[in-house]
Amino acid sequence: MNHADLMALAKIPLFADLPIAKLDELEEKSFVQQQPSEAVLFEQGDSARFLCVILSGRVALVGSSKAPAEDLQEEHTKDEAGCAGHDREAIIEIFGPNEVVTIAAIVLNLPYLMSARVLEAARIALIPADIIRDLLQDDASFARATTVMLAKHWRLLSRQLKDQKLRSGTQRLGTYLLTLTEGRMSGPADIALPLDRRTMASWLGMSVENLSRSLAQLKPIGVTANGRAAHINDIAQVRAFCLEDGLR
Amino acid sequence: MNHADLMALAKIPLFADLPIAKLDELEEKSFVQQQPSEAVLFEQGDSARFLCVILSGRVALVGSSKAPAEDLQEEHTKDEAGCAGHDREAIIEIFGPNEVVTIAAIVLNLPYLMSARVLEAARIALIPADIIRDLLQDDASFARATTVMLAKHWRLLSRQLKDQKLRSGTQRLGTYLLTLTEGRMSGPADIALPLDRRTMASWLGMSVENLSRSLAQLKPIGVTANGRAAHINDIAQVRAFCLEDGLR
DNA sequence: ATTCCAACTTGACGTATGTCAAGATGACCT
DNA sequence: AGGTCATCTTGACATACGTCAAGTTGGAAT
Repeated sequence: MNHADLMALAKIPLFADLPIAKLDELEEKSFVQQQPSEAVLFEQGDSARFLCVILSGRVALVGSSKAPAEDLQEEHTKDEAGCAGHDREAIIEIFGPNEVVTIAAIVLNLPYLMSARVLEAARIALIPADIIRDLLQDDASFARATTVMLAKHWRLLSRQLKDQKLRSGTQRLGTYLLTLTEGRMSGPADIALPLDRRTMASWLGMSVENLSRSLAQLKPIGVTANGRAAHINDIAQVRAFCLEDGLR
Repeated sequence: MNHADLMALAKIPLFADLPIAKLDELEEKSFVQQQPSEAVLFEQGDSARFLCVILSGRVALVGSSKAPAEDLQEEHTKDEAGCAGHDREAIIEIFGPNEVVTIAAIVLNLPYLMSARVLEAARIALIPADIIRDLLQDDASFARATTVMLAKHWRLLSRQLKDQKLRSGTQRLGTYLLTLTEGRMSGPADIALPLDRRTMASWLGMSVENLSRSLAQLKPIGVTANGRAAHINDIAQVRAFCLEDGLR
């Protein structure tokens, strides 16, 4: 890993308090990959050999429901050119710059529970799992930072789980749009959607078609979307719809 | 907290490596509550003042969809005698003996994201949040144990989220029954259901009525249930139905 | 045992969502 | 420009699921 990348790493809270010696070890033993969109970083069941730190781009953790490809009929031969077929899949979490993937698998030394796919071309630092496990053992401040990070993720996931269990797809969509407005409580907003429809649908736990329909359903409360541009007339109105209880 | 309870605490991985001095501090500053079924330990939005360690019984983290009470109309006055009305609610996680609730809120020093309700009369040790935060700061081994615990919970939640996003209610029910068979892969099983229908339904993310119907749907593959007793004719058959993707 | 009540089940029906199929839109290529 | 292709949208239909209402069961109190 080159020095510029190391400096970027060192700015992430997880690594901020590391002593020089440890940083040197990171610089020596880690490396950086450039991955194009759609690349698969690892698959469900792989053993956790690296901590992935996203330097730029976006990566999703993806769980899929279909059986693995090997026991499908060979008749179709439709799998040319990576046309991955149409298994349903669910995006569990999305990671952006300065975030860390796979920490749980590395801490527990267990195989990955989910696959990781690149959503936007990404530069990713790969740090050998052993180094991370040593850090956890030797460096109290690193262990503390990891705890804080995992606690945040626990809250993210439990919030998502709650949404999934008791809100409608349309409400989840609205809530998602609200997260893209960076916390304003009222007034209009122009939103640049960072994901395409397929990805958004996986993230929200619905089909692409239903996502389109949900988008249409939000029109009456002042939400319009066109491709990757969306507009909200009055954030307060959307909040009232999404954060309230199961109407309609 | 009395000495016997402290000894029970000390057997939990989280506290196993604590030095005597810290244990003494725990004994002095913590206390134990006996809570009946249905008791509410804390509510969504409360600030996190104690770590709750379950000594016996069971506790659920519950998210509800209704807006918080303060902005409801006062007309109904239906809230007499704790008749909680019929808001839908979702159980996010269920904790049993030797498990710890609220660790994330305490680590982050943020208000609870969810309420906690007792499912089975429980003895609960309450440890002041300050002590836990001090331990995280001073005791590397405690920080490490916390990390391991949170990592496990991350995996539990992400698995649940995946189930919720891409499996049917009936499949989730089957999967739940399988977890109660303690990992056998085939053969028959008699199961004692630890939860009533309402709680099971919240846990599985469906209505009580649908739970009954899902149970009926499992009959053709050899699952029968009567009250809190269930029986599976052949575990392998249920696995085939629920785990189309082979994980778990 | 009889009564009563809460928990559970079942039925009927409407809404939400997935699926298949057919358009519409828009970007990119020649 | 025109064509080609992927993405997005819309429609039609089937299924999953929630809700209301009625019935059933089982256990506790009398």
